[in-house]
Amino acid sequence: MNDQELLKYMQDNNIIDMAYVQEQLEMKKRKDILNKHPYRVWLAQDGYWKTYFPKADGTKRLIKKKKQNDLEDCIIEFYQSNSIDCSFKVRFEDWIERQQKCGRSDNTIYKYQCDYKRFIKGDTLEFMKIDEITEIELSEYLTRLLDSNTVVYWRALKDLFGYINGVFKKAIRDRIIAENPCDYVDLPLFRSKCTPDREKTAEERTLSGGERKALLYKINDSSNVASMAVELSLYTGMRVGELAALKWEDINYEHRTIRICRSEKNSRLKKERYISSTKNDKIRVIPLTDDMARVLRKVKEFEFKNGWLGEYVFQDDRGRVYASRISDCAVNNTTTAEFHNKKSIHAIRRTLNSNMKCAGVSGTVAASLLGHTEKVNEENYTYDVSSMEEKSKFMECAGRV
DNA sequence: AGCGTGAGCGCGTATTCAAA
DNA sequence: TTTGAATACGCGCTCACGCT
Repeated sequence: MNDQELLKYMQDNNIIDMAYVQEQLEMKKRKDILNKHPYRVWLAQDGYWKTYFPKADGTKRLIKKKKQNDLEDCIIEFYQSNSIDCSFKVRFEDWIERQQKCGRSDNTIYKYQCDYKRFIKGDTLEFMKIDEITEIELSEYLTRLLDSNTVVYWRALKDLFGYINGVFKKAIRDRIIAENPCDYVDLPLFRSKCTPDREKTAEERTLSGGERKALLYKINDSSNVASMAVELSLYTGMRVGELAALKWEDINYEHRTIRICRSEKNSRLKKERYISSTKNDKIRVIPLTDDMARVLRKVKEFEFKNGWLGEYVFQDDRGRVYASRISDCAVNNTTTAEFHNKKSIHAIRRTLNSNMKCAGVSGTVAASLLGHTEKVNEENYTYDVSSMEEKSKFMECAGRV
């Protein structure tokens, strides 16, 4: 017979007084809490009983009471109310911590924090107890958010709701609540209240033939390593992070190939750049065309002349050229009147793919050269880049058949 | 020009749903 | 039950922009 069974037996047979047992248990619990309290309890010169309470920021706060018992009550109260903080804010932080332990990257954690700051911070939801938040409170919160001046795209709202859902799911796992109020919120109902999406046109997202030519002219004019990286992007359609991480050993002159297997990452939490795998962890090999070889030769000669040659393809007096510099270089060279709008490295990537598709290259081949799935290639990278002359030719042909 | 930071959205994977 | 398309999901990369 174990302790509990013994207790029940004694209780059932009126051998012991349950009220007394309860009291003893309370006393024991109280003693345990007081024992765990890390600070000394003392009677000070001024006649007050004193101790410290730990604060969230690591410092301590002095507490004093006339009577020792009152101070002890205070300590008990402090730990009982602080044992599980059920405010939405703390539950959210707890969820973030769990996500981090699960292996979410620094930048994802950073995004959680950003989105919290943008959409939740300052709202009454923050300090509501999680077990008091029902679908009604959640809906009211969403209404407040969407009625405020904050820009909230439907996409961002869905992301945010995903996090909130995660917070409640974890609270259920932690046995703090039994039901998930998110299950009863009709999110699509809020779509109409979101900031309307702004459609971007093909002209904005890609470079026309004229723009491409103008860019090439400009970057050939300025002799710096970053602009050479931009030129290479025009031929390879590489991601900016991949350009910044490219090493000379990745270029195979014998087989005329470039092996793209690295990418620059930038940890927002640690505030550091590092080289790691490509975006989707896949290695791809693309052909080394004459244009690419020419740029690479130019880079090598230029760096050699200046004594900058190193393991990375794009290096100068400060070492490896960061992705942000390459990215800026593309933007800064597309600000003049010849350009419909500023163009990014990714716009160049889209252009290369669209050009390939327009020239009749199959989606499978284009996707493999750009390093993503066919679906993504079709949805995000295929624009109508044909000129009016070409269109006219197509229509003429079709009209005659 | 170069860097830091807020935010948009690319992109792979999981889930749902309908048709066979 | 299988298959394949559509949709949901959410991580994390790149863009936009402001500051120095």
